[in-house]
Amino acid sequence: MNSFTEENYLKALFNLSNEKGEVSVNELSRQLQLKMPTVNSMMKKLAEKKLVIYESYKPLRLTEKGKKEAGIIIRKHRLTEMYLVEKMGFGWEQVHDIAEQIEHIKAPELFARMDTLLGHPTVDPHGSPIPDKNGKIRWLHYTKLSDCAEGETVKLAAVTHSSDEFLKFLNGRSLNLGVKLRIKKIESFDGTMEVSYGKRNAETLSKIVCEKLLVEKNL
Amino acid sequence: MNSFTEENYLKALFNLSNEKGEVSVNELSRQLQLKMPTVNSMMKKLAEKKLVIYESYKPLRLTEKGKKEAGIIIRKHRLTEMYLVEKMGFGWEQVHDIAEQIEHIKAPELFARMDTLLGHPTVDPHGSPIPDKNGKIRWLHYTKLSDCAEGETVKLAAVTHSSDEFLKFLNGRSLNLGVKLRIKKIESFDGTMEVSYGKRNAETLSKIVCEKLLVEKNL
DNA sequence: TTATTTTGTTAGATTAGTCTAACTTTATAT
DNA sequence: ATATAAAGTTAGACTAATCTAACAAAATAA
Ligand SMILES: [Mn+2]
Ligand SMILES: [Mn+2]
Ligand SMILES: [Mn+2]
Ligand SMILES: [Mn+2]
Repeated sequence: MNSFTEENYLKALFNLSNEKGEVSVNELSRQLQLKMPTVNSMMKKLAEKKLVIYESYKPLRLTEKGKKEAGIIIRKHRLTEMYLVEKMGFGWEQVHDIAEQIEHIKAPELFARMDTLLGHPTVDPHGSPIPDKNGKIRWLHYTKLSDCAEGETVKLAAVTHSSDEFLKFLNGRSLNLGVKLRIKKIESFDGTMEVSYGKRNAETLSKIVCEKLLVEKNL
Repeated sequence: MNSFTEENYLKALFNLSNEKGEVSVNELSRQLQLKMPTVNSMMKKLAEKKLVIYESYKPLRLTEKGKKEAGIIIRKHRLTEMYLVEKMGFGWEQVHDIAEQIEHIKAPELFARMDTLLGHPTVDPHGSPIPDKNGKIRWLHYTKLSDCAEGETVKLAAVTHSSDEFLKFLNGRSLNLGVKLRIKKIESFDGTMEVSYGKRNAETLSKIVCEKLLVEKNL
């Protein structure tokens, strides 16, 4: 059984690998807010446990076993977030920190029940895919809003950052998942977009925001 | 903030104090399955934190602060058990071990929501009282079934042990909380009771079992 | 009341997880 | 190509939580 601490390393490594491909000790230590030597020695330990492939001065990689275990933790995290939102009435901006703790609970039946009660959801409240029972993720084919063109109509499918402030910002302008956005105008010099959706006719979104919104195209 | 470990000490000390009055290092170490020196040094640490009153060779006592914090952990434990049974469909024999972990989650909103969704329950699925938000327990005036007399009719109100096996034993004979029991006969030499309830006309319960069942008298 | 057993304490070791300081390797800039 | 900077590693220290061994105090039995 892995410790709470080890699980957080696995999860961070899994997420970074998927975002950036190669993961360095440096990046991982930044992500986890730990010093490099701390991460270095944990990597050796996880390598002993056959969860990580560690070679001096080389990028870090998860083994298949490591990917599976990380996937299962992320599954627990995302099922929990979904459960908190759908069954307990929390807002999508409130659930990440709670899930961060509950993901470490050792009780497969608990997560199996969440899954059943939710009807086997495939995405969490932020639009991220929920890995299956073997930790395998089914990747989704979304596009950053910032990569779309003027005139396109797209559906908001996911957010890539789930900080409280960002999600509250989206709440404030009714930018919920599923909303259909029409891109009215893109300012070429700074990438700011003017979009219309629902009852809102002309919301302006900075490039920073648009880069964090993932949308579905061919509607 | 107290650690997971410290919380388990506080809870165990609280429970033992309520059962037995005085608590020795020895008892506490047995309860927690730790060696005496381990408990001894943790008691000194908790005394530093003003949670425990520790004097060499004297019985252990919780301070008011210690009682409050212990009460709040027990509240989280029992609310969780109730939530798992009432809202997630678990059996009363399945929830203790899960609650043992979830009680340490630092997220007051989570437990506040459980409380609301459950309609502010006052007892857990085993009939134990749920402490209020300040950790105060409202004690209930129950009697052990083994202390009742032949001919009495009583209502099963709580169980004092919540091991999986014991609760499955009760499930097996439909001995659920709320059931009205009529005591038909008590064997004077071994305290075995013959009781009738529901559709069952003559169940025999050993003294060991009867001592673990708490009942309400004046119906 | 003395001897024995039980309980409690102290001292010192161990493991997990973290840190800082010093050093080495690799990458980047001149 | 060399110098400098950044990233990675090693060594050693620290804290929390546990243990064992040895000793001390209190309780119990003879
Ligand atoms: Mn999350
Ligand atoms: Mn976590
Ligand atoms: Mn319980
Ligand atoms: Mn616990």
